[in-house]
Amino acid sequence: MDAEATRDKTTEQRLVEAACKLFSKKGFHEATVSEICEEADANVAAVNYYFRSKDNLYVEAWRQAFARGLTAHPPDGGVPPTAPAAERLAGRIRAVIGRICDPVSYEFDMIHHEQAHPTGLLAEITREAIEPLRREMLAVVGELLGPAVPEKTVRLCAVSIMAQCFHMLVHKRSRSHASGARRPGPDLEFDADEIACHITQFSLAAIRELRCDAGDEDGHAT
Amino acid sequence: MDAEATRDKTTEQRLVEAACKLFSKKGFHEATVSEICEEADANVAAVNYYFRSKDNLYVEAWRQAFARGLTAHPPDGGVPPTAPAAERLAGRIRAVIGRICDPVSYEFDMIHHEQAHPTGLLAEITREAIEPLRREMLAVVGELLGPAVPEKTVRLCAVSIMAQCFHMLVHKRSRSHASGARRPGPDLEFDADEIACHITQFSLAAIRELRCDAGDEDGHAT
DNA sequence: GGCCGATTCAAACAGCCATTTCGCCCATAA
DNA sequence: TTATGGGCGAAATGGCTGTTTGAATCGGCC
Repeated sequence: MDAEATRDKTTEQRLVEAACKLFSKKGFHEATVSEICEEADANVAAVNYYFRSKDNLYVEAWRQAFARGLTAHPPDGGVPPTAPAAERLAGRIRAVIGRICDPVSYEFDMIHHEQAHPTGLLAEITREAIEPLRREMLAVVGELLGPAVPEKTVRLCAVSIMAQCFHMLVHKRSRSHASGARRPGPDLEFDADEIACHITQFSLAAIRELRCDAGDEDGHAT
Repeated sequence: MDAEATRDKTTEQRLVEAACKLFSKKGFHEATVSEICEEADANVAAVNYYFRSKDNLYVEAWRQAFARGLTAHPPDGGVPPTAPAAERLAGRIRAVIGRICDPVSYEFDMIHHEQAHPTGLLAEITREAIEPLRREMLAVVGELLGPAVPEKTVRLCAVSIMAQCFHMLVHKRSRSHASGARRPGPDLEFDADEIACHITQFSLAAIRELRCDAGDEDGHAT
């Protein structure tokens, strides 16, 4: 597996790639420097030589993983800004799901670990990186809901959509964790397109109805 | 904080409670035996005396936390089985959100850590414990969608609903992690009822539309 | 009191971790 | 050729971990 990695890449780059792979799989504390260096065919001291600490390697790994994922999966999903809002939402959902389900896309797995167990090292940098994406998502959802719907509802709907996307991280991890133990079974054969399609349909359906129900909120039992 | 804990409870019980608190906050590996024993006003050797290892304490802590949460927040939300399916779904969502947002409800936080970073220690036990809840949720969603909708759609919708609920774990953690750093701000003042209400409205709206769209799936841009 | 089993304790143990040290290798330049 | 300096590596360091040990302490019972 390191045959191609050892080819022509520099040790520093191999370290970052190995760090991405192991940090995304095990999280910051569980991924050891020894493992990373072994994966990168480098000495244990290499991490502290190129980066001054494990912390810095962590931040650098996320930075590169995020940048690479952003170019591999453009956040608008390839849908032009002139397209109808529904299609733009579909594109964004497809982009996020694509990044999450991409096996060589490590940034979301690292965020997943960070969400459950924050180290604080990525707090600032992730907020800055994700903020524009969040704003764009809010804009699309707001456009779909119309001006009559309060801003808080827009935020809640956007959270509902992102929550469905992020949940794929759990599925992805439980799948890879149980791989080999048994055949995947007939009840979990989801692929990225199918998931993105469902989330889009589900969310658009909900938004269409909430659009009419603006100001009317007795749809629940209380 | 240990004044009430030291009152009359046995050391074994204090250990389990301290373990719940710290395991749910830091996860299995980061919560150290020393911390737990200090929190429980017990000696370091107490864990290995009462439980034979940290692993067993972990399992026992989750077991008790789950059982207590289940009685504090009945999974049907107090809605009788004779009520309409929409109200039963609302009750189940309210129950899950209530358990997640309850500050002394540790079981979901522990699962959250397990999802991002599985130790394998809770794999079997959680699946057994959650399976009936999952089946009941599938039944309610299936009833709402009607018999014409394929089973895979039912599962996807149920996942969409649970994903929204589970996402509150992220909010809860980021809130508690940043508490004291700054005032919560005007944009994140969600409470459990409001969240549960939104998820219910959002999901019921989506289900109502998907019910009609059975067999028709060109609602997305491709 | 005197014994005894259950509990608690301080200390030590072995193992793993990130980090550092210091010397080796080796391409390059003089 | 020798000198240089960046990259590299084996081994050591100090700190933290879960676990064990063996003695001290406690409460109940003859």
